[in-house]
Amino acid sequence: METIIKINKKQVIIDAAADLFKEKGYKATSIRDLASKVGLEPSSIYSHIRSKEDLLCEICMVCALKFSVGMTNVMESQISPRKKIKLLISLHLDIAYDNPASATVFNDEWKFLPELELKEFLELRKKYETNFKKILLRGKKKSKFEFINEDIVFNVIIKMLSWSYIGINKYNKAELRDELSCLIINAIDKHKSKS
Amino acid sequence: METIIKINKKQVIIDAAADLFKEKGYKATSIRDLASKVGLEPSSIYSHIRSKEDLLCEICMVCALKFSVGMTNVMESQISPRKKIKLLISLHLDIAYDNPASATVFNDEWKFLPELELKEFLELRKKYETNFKKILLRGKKKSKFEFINEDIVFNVIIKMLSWSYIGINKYNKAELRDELSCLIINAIDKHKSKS
DNA sequence: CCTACCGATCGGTAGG
DNA sequence: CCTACCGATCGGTAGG
Repeated sequence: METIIKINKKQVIIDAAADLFKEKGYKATSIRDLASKVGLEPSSIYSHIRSKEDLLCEICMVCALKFSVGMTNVMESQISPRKKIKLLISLHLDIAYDNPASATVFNDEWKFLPELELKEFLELRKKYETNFKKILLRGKKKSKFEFINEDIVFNVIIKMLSWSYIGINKYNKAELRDELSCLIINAIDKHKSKS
Repeated sequence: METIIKINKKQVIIDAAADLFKEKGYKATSIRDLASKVGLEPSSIYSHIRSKEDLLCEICMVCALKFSVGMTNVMESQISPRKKIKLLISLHLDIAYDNPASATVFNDEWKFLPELELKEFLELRKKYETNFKKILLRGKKKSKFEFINEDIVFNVIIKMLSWSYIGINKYNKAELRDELSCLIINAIDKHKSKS
């Protein structure tokens, strides 16, 4: 029972931290801000966490893991490149809607991760990028997609999807998914009028 | 002569600040970092600027003004919505390539602007957004563009273009402009295969 | 443009 | 989980 309370309290602190990091940025958020938000004295925060950096690690790594697992599932399925891209769009939206604040922090504040976790983060991101590009190139080879540079296309799509962290407040998931799917697939699909 | 030296030195400080704000973030950059970068003692910085906030204002507002002027030129020209969008893509790339560090700071650190400048910044952004959406809706009305929600489309295009601040290191302007133009125009153009 | 220094705030610890 | 407190660092000023 005591343990459960402690775990919950820790999660409350992490969630409050995600909100503050999103709103003010990691560096501009103080432990005192966080303490006042969860109704504790600043020093009491350290009964639940080891450091401010740990909070950022927890938030970013949970998100990174979701993306890793999601990508693995997509890569293992036997479907067309186009359907894989659509699944990845859904993956981004699922993660964003599951915890909008965390997703935003993951997206904007990862550069403040401590050395070890930063390295791990960048490795996970690199793997994700490699797999994403494989799908793009597979679609290009099968003459389903059309583009010149897969690096540019990958980065641009990721940026488009990262807007969903903001769009969450205005649109429901299905609405956003449909419009984003249309825009992204149209951007890279073959058989369209030339610009 | 003295004045010219002073102006140049101020610009050196502003440019160094843009580099640091881009690399470490505004809040994580100290006046001591900046001073050591330009080879001065921390207090000597204040012979050239009034405050750290002023540096951010200068950087962000110069960029904001470039976008405002660029948009005004586009809106005054008598060309098709599609050509206007292409001009705006070029505008983003011109600004990004003109000063990559400033463009990045403008994009990522504006939320740390002091109250008055933040208000001004948001007003300029709102005007830009309104004009951009007008072009999108005009193209939709003329059955040139196809999309459901112009707010989503606007935000997604802006995000795509903001990637150019990173892509600068890897690609030249023409290369990036061509690929981005293709992707963006294809995303919204009519007469393409359905996804 | 420097030396010297200010009050405020930071992340975090000691001890209970 | 609190009170009390630490050393470090912050943006910025005084005075020359």
